[in-house]
Amino acid sequence: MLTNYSLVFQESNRQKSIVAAIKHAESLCMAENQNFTALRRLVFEIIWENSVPLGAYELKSILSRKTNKSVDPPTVYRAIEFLMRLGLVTKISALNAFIGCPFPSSTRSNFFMICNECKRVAEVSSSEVDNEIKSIAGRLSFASERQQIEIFGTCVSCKTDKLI
Amino acid sequence: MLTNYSLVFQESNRQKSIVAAIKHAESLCMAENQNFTALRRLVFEIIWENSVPLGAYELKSILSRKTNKSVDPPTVYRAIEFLMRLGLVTKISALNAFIGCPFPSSTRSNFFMICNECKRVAEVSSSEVDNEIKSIAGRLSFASERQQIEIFGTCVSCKTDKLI
DNA sequence: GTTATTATGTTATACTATAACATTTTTTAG
DNA sequence: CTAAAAAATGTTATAGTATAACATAATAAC
Repeated sequence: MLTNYSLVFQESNRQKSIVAAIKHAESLCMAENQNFTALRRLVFEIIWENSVPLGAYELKSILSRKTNKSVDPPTVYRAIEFLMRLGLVTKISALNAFIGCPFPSSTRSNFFMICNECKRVAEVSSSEVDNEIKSIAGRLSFASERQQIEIFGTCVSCKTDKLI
Repeated sequence: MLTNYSLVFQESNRQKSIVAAIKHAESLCMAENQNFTALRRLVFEIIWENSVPLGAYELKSILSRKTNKSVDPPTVYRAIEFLMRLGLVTKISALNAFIGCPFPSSTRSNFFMICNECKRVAEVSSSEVDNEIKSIAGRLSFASERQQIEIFGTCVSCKTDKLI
């Protein structure tokens, strides 16, 4: 069963979810006794405003523009690290880029479908994939802790564009 | 069904497969009309001799030591690129490191279980995971081309070690 | 209010990867 | 066989990604 998926390919879905995402981040930080500072909030917003994964240095320059002052790399990386630790943001390793987690509270491990053309990402959560991986890990007596699944290809709207 | 897996966690399995891997690489290059040069062969061997994924610069220094001359980064990256193009070597994105593909001729997409302790990697091939991902892609009308699945955790021997 | 903790600023540097052009080696065609 | 073309490697420089180490500022705890 495709339990849950976020159609980040479609701009309207994303816009709607930003407000909810911020609210969620706020309450999560509250609950975990973590400080959702102005800087962290801003980085979070920038990541969520973008429908494509952002590299740390892209983030840096957006941040710099928004705050009208120069920003150094550690500033960005620390904020990213904080957000990742809370499960609010994920790194797409193959792209060295970061994206918001649409299902931050999910216990299932999500994965990403990344369009090579438009670079947008759909995050998907599948209990089948999850269970199968768990089962394989079990057979190998491997204690899995974290998983990263990245599928690259072409999304439906880019496929259509090519036909025109 | 766990169709196929390579217990890279166990050194003996790996040693045995090196000879076969080189033979396979040779015949693949022959078939594809590609030049399996001394440099490429050496890089291939270095990657296969190691049971853990190697970074490009580790590879560079091993290569340098083995050939008794200095090696520049592009030399290493070109060899890696060649081997990846033929499907003989894969990059573990999350580690910026490279490892030999145990099932280079498989049409199934493989994935990796990476031990955080000893850094060794098991490559696994599962038709279930593969089919489930294909099915999800189908439902999203996403044309998947390439996938990278990386599971991080603790392998059985490292788990045992911890108990002692 | 002082101390301790957490967060941010700042400088420097390490690590990863590729561009661009030169040279050498190998292959191909005549 | 050899000249031309193609493929591979050498070389220099630089771009892109990430973190260490220490200083300062803001916030929380006592």
